[in-house]
Amino acid sequence: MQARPPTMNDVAAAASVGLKTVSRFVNGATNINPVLAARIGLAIEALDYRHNLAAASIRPGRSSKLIGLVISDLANPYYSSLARSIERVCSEHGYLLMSMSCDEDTARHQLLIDRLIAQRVDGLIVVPPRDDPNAWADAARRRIPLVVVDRPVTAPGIHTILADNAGGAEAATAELVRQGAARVAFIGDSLKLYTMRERLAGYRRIIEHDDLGFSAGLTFTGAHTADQASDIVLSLLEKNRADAIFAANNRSAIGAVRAFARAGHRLPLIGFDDFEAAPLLSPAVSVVAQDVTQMGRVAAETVLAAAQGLAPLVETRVLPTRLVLRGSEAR
Amino acid sequence: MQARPPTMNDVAAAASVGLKTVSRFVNGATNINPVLAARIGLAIEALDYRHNLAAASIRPGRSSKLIGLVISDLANPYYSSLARSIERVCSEHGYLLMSMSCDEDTARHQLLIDRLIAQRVDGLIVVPPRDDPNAWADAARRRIPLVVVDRPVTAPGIHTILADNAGGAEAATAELVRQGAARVAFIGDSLKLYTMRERLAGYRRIIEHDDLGFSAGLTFTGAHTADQASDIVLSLLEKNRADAIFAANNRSAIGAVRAFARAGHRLPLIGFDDFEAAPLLSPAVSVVAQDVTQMGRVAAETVLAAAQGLAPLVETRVLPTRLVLRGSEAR
DNA sequence: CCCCCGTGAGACAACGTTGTCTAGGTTACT
DNA sequence: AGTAACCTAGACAACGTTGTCTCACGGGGG
Repeated sequence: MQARPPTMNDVAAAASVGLKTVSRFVNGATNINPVLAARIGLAIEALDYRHNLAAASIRPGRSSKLIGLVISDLANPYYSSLARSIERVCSEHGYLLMSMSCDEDTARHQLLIDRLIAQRVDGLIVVPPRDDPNAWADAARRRIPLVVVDRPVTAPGIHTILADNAGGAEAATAELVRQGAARVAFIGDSLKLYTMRERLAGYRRIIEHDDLGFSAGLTFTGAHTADQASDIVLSLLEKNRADAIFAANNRSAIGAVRAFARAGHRLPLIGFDDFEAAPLLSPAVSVVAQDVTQMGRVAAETVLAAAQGLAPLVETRVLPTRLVLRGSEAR
Repeated sequence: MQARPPTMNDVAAAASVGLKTVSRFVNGATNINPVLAARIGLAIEALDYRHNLAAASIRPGRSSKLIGLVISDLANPYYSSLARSIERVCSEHGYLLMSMSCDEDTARHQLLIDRLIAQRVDGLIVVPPRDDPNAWADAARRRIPLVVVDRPVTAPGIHTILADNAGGAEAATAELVRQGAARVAFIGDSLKLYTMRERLAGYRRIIEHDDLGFSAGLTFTGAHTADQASDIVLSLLEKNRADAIFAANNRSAIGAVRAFARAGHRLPLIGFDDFEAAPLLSPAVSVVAQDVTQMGRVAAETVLAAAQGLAPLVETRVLPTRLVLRGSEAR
């Protein structure tokens, strides 16, 4: 099957032509004698020669045209959309994207970054791991253009693309208040997550600004799964403690919907992050949506610009979120 | 930022050691003088030296430890789950996965395969494009282990991993009949798709076997979007033509659910391919589920075995599907 | 005491490609 | 017609690494 792949030398010999002329042909040089070019084309066809980009890229100053992406889980729709968007921009510029999942495992994260650098990618796009020891960022930055996405990193001077988590949470909370709610509950995951801290901050800003009296008793940050969120909402419904719910991630929103179904009655609800099922439920679930596609595009354009030696202006960029009202925000 | 990355030579000079000794150190050789090893380790640290795998892999017989994957769209949950599963197996074996999306575009598909071969991947896993001109398979096979997933290819002798589409459709249709349906409608996408042809064949097998009289009037294959499926189901409900629905992909199932909501009444329903929203709807939607994880695992193991020169036994392997009953199959 | 063998370090060539440079040929201008 | 300018083909070295081979050294046996 794989004796030894033919090399440029084989092609040159087969076409009775100099090695460098084959190189020029393969690289698309225009100034080649048509007769020789035809012979080379035929020889390439006959031998089924394939350009060896690995060999071509070892020359210093010559780029690999590869971009690395490290996310937590490719199977998560949020990250797969992000990866897809980045991939699209990369391929428009002739780059190939290598996407790796680290499962929020810091050691594996480091390993993947090292491996990508070893492959000599031209740039890196990274979602920092949850508990960020942050050393990788300094190390990586010295060698390769680096863009950080979705969550910031404490080390300064690194391109960062974020969504406006706080602003989205403000908009959602404000809408629930506008609909007449006075006791809006916050259901979310651990505050170890940057996004959760931001969303809680946005929520609190509205509650406190409107003098609704922020209450720790209405703030739940232990909802890691939809089931946990569901239990929390069920007990809220029983005790009649809240009159609206801001679900700070999509698992919490799904949990709230399940709790409504079990309890037989519902409360006004807005979630954070859109999910496939949201428009199918009744009432359709309103959410704060991130423009993942744009986030990917901005990240990719930033890293590509840096890889091509342009001085990119972006340092930290916060992308707006959008409040998508579908009905569940109403009483 | 990137003057010139340090090379093994730089490290050797800094550690006052031979170049080859550094190579041995980096490749984890055991028989190295501890004194020299310590000096080398320090020098690597000081210079922030990174192994250059691209340069290392140009030596013939030395593998790149890269696997290529070409799918239609990474943002599609089905394919991102597949990619994730393949990635997991690859990384267990020390391989890196490069996943590319071709958008069902034959030309782009060819381009991506060529590019991956040019990167000298050790193996290729491919979902053939919808309208498969099939030439790429022969070309690729000659150089690199190739495994085809989800849809078959006409060229013979290629490892192929498929789901039991026909069997799943049979099980779903039979269950609807068992629940008392006599006129089961088939809603699906174009028959240009291999999976659709298989699912239709399974459906017909049950209908004809049970002498329910297969009727072209109950078979709809133009539902490319959920909206189109919804319209079809709505008109079925109005005319009271069917008493159960087999939705042959998840967009059709979603369309059927929407149509039920609009019409105010429902029919027994089973879909094909699980989707996130299915268990959240009421009634929860029953589906024929594929084990995407296993499909990815088998594909990855096959290609890795071939890449390592083992003679893998698989030629064509059909993986079972599973009927997940959640309630929507009942009257 | 000498010789042989085992072990580890480094010199050297090779991998497949591209940058540089030179030779040779053609064209255009004087 | 002669010369200068231009252009293309190919020889050659270099890229960063690894495989092969040789050499030096140290220890053990004759």
